[in-house]
Amino acid sequence: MQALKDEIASAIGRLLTERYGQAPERIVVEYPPQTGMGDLASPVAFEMAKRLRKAPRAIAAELAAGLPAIPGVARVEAGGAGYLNVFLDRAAAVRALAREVSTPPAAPSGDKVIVEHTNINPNKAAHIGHLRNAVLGDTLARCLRFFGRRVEVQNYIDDTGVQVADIVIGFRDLLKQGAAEAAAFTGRFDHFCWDLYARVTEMYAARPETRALRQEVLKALEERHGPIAALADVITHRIVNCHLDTMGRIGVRYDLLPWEHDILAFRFWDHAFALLKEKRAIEHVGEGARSGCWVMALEGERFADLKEGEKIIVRSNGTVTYVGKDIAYQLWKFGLLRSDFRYAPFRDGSDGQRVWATTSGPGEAAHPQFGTAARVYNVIDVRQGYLQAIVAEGLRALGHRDQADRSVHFSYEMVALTPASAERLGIPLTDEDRRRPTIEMSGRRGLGVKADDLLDALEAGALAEVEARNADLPAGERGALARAIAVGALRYFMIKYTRNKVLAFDFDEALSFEGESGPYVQYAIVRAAGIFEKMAAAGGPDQEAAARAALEEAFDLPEGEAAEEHWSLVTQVARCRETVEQAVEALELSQIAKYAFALAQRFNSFYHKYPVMKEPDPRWQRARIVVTWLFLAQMRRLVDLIGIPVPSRM
RNA sequence: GCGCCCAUAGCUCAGCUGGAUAGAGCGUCGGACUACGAAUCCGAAGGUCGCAAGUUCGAGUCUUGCUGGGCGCACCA
Repeated sequence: MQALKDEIASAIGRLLTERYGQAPERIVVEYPPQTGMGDLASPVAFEMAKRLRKAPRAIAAELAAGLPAIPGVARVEAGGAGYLNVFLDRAAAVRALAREVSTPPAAPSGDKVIVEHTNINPNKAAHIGHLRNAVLGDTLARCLRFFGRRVEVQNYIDDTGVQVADIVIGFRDLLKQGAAEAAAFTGRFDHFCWDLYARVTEMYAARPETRALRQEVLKALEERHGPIAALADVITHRIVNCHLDTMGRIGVRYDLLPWEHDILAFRFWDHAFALLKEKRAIEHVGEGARSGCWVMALEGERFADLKEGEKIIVRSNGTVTYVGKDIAYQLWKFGLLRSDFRYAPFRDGSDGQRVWATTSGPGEAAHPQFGTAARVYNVIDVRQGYLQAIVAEGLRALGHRDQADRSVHFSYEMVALTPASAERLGIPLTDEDRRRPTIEMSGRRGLGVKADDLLDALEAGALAEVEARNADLPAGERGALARAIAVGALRYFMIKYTRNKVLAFDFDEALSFEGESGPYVQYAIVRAAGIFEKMAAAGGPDQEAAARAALEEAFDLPEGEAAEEHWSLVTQVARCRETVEQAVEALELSQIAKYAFALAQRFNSFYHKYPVMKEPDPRWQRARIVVTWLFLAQMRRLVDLIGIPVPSRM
């Protein structure tokens, strides 16, 4: 559809130039609000009216009469106060759409794109905020792959930070346990750590002197030796496996897990530090409060919130800040570090896909090539916007302006709890809290909704619905349906909101399977598929037959409301690719969700009004089979981009 | 103090590069199932798009100011 829009726009442009010697720089071609106004429309005559001192309606009429034939366009008319309305050749459009939908996505080629997402501290269970991150990142990766890009998904594991230090202290000082005990633990390890982490926070509050334990543990984590490091190793590996399990439940996959301790082990920072010094991007502070630090000077409005006008990259004790490590990591992602990790398989997923990890061990020689991307998306919440800007500025200071521009912070707002949801979790609220729009979650205090718990609740809810409708199915199959529906509900919920809006988590809304939800979209697909199942069982056409019919469809229906309703479903189906392109361009994946829902809505309405199997007139029946198949085939591709599975029945 | 984000129906939210009568879902009220499966469909009520100027043939959308709310501005990550 986009190609046709461009063609129409340039045809209008040529005609305007030819006739009046001028044309607007950009000619808008859009979708009219009503079906009677054509399939595409341009308000270009309004803009030309003032330039030419001529009535817009007259200009539109001249354009309509003067436009040459455009393949795919049946006719062009002037409409309204001066719109140019374009009517498509319906038979040609249906056949073109059938070809598009039958064509498998392009094989990956060209420059690599890295999508970094999830990045959960490996010290506790994932919560619903992490789900928003992972679903956004995973959906972006799926969309990029759909467009034939080479995509590498990375999940950065920060195993040398304060949060890991705290959980290590929990095991060692509160539980008096070491690596062996942590390894022997049975049960949901990440959920256990969720509570233990909160107990550590309580300990710090009750006995502030215990905070000093952190320094010793952090040092051991960086140096990676001794019982502390062994304990940390067990904890972080177990937690990362838990996170992969949780994300695996909703179909999220990774190619590579870069471990922060490997960034240290391979001295990425030393290389980056040398480069930064060489380019004079950072300077040593000789005196004052920051004496002994290395700082990066930052100017301009975007850093106006920086108090000192400079950011500390290396502390006076010689250790590197997070920003410094991230600059090194970003350089590696773009292949600018002239040094690489070693790699080893981390584990193989149930889908047969292998997850790799960096390693300081011997590694495996035969590994895929990692890093060296032309473009990088960092899926990180909006609160880190300023740190991300500093990292990009670091790349610029080193002369890598292009890479800085292609290092995209895919930012999104927080997931918080509505006061009602918080109270349901047993979080004590003050009257002031209750008046607030949202209550922030706190992993540190153990306040929040764990990802697994939400998924469990969704599966239980879905199972109850499945059992009410499909008592005949074996239990295993019912469970599989419930899981698919739960994933659909969750993934839809996580991308339906605009990314820069705080997601106020409400249990009833998240657990809803009706209205604007993933299951609604799934249900429409199941219904469409059901038609072909029933028809084929009765000796009628199956999906393959429908596909063949669509490729040669004449789409010649008697004029009237019914024909318009069939046609408008076709045009809606045709906007898929264009919608996904725009969504990726704007990093506004909610547009894909909204489109999928609107399309499902239109189909459900169509389904109710126009029976396929019972239709006696073969011309109408044929058209309905084709339209239903176009919807089904397109919708399958679309929900796959969002990671929503298609249940066999509902 | 400085910077970023948000404000649209009772509630939760859409509204694409400015374009024809501002749309969904939930909730409320009223209808449609011995079925291509009602997790659905049809209908009704419900909005001075936070306020005020400005740009424009045209503003929910762009500019400026204001009001209210959220977040950020560490030798934490």
